[in-house]
Amino acid sequence: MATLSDVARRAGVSPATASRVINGSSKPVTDELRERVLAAVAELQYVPNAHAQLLARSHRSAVGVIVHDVSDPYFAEITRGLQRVATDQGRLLMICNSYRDPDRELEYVELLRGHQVAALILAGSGYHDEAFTRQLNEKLAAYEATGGRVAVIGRHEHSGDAVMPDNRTGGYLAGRELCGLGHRAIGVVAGPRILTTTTDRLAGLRQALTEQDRKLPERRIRYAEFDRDGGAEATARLLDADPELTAIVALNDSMAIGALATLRARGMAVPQQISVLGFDDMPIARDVTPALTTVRLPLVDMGVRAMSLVLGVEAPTPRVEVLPAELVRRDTAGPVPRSTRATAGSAPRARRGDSRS
Amino acid sequence: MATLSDVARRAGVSPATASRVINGSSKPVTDELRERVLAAVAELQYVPNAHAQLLARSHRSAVGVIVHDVSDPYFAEITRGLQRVATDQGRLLMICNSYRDPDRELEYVELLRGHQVAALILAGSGYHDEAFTRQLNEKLAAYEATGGRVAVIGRHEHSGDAVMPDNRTGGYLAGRELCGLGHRAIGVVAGPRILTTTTDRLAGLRQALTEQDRKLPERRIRYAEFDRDGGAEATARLLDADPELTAIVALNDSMAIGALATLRARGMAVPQQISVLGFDDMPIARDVTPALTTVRLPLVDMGVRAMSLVLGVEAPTPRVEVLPAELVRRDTAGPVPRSTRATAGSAPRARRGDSRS
DNA sequence: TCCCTGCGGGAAAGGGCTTTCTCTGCGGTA
DNA sequence: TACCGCAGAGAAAGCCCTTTCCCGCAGGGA
Repeated sequence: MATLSDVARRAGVSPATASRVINGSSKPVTDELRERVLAAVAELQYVPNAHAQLLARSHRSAVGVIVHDVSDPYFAEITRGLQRVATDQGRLLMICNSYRDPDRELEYVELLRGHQVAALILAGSGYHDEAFTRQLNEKLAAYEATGGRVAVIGRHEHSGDAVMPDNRTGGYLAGRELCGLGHRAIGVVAGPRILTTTTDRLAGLRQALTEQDRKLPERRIRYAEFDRDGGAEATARLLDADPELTAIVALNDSMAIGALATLRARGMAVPQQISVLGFDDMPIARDVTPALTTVRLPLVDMGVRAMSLVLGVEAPTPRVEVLPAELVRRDTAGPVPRSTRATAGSAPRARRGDSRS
Repeated sequence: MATLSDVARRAGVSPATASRVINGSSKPVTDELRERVLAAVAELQYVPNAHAQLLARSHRSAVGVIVHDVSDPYFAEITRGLQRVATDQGRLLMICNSYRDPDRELEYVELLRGHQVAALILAGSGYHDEAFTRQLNEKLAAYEATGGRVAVIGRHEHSGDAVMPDNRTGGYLAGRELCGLGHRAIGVVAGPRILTTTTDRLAGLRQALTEQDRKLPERRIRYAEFDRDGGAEATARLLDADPELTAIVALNDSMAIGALATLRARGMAVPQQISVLGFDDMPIARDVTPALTTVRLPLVDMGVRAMSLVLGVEAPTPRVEVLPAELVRRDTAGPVPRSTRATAGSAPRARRGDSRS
């Protein structure tokens, strides 16, 4: 690889001058030398060594992002928001997938610190795990102590800036909707119970049911991986245990799609025989058939906010931005079937297209 | 940030010794000193500066990857394959999204070169663009001249190692399937015509039709963005121009999903009134309703192969691995409707579940 | 004529780490 | 006792840039 001195030598100037030309330094350089340097750069196909640059310049500009999995639409949307702001400010993003492995998450914090990122954003659910939370907080604190900025998205563990989707209210909206439609036998297809996202959403759901004097017994909840296959499998287990179910709440859209697959395989009509509710409103939700009724989270916006927090002025006290959840009515949730209906359900409503509450 | 000298000072040793302990060097260090260093590291929360390390070590280990968009399932799957091999070999991946912008692609080649990556993988379609191709090849050649390894996935422009999905045969299989089902009025929802992927798939399709004495006139092709919305919009245009169509081939699954959305909105039954074929077989294809008949590409495997090529031994002559496409029959393609059938279609076949040709 | 100023350029000091080279002190052999 | 060899530690030379500091020179004002 050609180095800066190679360029300088070839152009017959000092490395200092070459550097100034290449970086468009404010220090003036005569046109003649400038030409010579530029020519040498082109001839040698010179590309500056990024590591040497980052070492020499003291100011750090890249931003580190840790998500569970970028290819999961939930994180893809958030990342889109992060990226948008970062690009606007000319920041490079380093994105790491933890694949929901807490240890890997800790490793990535170190890795990104080592790469001298100016800020760190952790997106995704937190864990109910004291030891892990403490460890993570220690690492984040150490990073912040050296001037690093940190923001979390959708997790409780960090005491600093945070962007929180209102998971609890989202769960509540889902529960209220199903109650309104007359459902009593409601099953839940949940993500891993160690995730705070799971428990937050469940808590809201439970609250809605309680307000209507209904219960959400533990036997009507199945925990599985937060993805399509987890949803399919949990739905099967749920149905086997309790064939009377008239509604299923999936705690994210991927699981809901898995649930729909299982129901289709078993020949159960949605929403005539059984209703399904998702969570997140990822893009594909409107394209499955029937289109998925779900709780929308402003994913892109969550990314935008988090990046803005972290690149903006530092606040004396931690800021927590709670972003609202919103019910999107599509075609998978309908009134409880007549045969099992206990009380009169609500009037059937028009389908097709989205309507939000 | 604590530095190595801070650690050394605190432990009362030289930086050299501290470095040896931290990196597990082969040079022996007494246990006592080792302990002291480790203690200092823990107390100071020391993390080595990655840039300084990479500068000091001459050997490069990271691998650069340029894709159109990781959050697109096509690339997400390929990336999964890349990642798998890279992780096995303890390599860090730097993933960059070009968002199908050739200029950004060129910039990323430089960026990654600057970051001293050991190898470079370009995935995604190539462009019908002489000037761009030449520029890219120059940059890649310059990189290879300094010992960098390069592999491309699904693109023709590079003369070195390549992994190629058999797009042409895939197109051919799609065409043959539809001909076999009796279709004559076939429309195509295509990606941008500047992409070689588009033209390769079209070429195979055209060949299949020609063999059956059928034509694929340009007026039955609509070019649009290679995504869901592009597919929806192109389908609408296609239908407006030619309401007699009995089948639509979408040149990737995202577009096919858009096509299904448009057809649903217009109340056209799939596959009774009109058949739809996709391409790629991304994971969601089996979960839409009706489940998508499509041409499968071994996406994960493509990633695995490419990474293996680039991390394995260098070959004297360029290797090109062509990976086969395969038709996956699901529920969106059926016999041509009776009313428009010219000749007897094939017998209806069982649906549900996948069957491959 | 002398001094000051300002411009254009180079020398050199880092930036934080790895690694080779060198040095010291010890045990073992002749 | 003298010498050799080696283990273990430190000194120092890079790795490739950026940036400060300094220097020489030309022009302008006193």
